[in-house]
Amino acid sequence: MENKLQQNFQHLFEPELLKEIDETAIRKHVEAGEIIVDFDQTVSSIPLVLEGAVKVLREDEEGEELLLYFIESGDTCAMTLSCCMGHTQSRVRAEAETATDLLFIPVRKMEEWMAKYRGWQRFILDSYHSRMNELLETVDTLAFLNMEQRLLRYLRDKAMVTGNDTLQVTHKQIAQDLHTSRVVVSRLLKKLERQEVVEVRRNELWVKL
DNA sequence: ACATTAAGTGATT
DNA sequence: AATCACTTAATGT
Repeated sequence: MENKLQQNFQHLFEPELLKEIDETAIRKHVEAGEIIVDFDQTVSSIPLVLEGAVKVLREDEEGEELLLYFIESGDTCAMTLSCCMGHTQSRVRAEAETATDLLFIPVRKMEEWMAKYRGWQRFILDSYHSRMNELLETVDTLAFLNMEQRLLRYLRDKAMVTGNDTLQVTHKQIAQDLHTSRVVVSRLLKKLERQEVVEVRRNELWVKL
């Protein structure tokens, strides 16, 4: 199991740091659909994704969701970072998209390593940077793309993180992630199918990458 | 056979 | 693009 740590982080972290992570981090395995961090939850440790994918989403007053982005292996959640450092609560929900292996790092260590290891410092900063960019991308998607383009982007994204171009998902679930109605999704999928970009079956669909 | 859930469609705003 | 109302199709019990 330690090789997953090596695989994902050995290029970024110095050997000393890897050893410390190995000694202090708490390992956890979650199945698809499990909630890792929820709204208003106080976060006292930083999750690192070793294997799998996590989806990060936001929720409105009525409990309707909106997908923000996916986190893949070798990454961390910027929201958690900002929560830990500012001692505030999470404003997003993180849910396992696939079966996922995680490492949890206590905040105390995280602060200590910030000063001690250049690799850690860069990792945190880079993570912030890429999360910020991804968030901007989703803002662009929301603001400038129509639903059809959003849908296609979503499907391809999902296929990427799951490493499978056949997705096991219902139209209703897609609608929830995109914060639209099921009817709209069904219609657009039909349209995309006519363009031979997707193939729809019950509870399942294939995307052309 | 019946109930439940997923998906398709026309009409309206 | 959203919502309503209704149909059809697939699945579970």
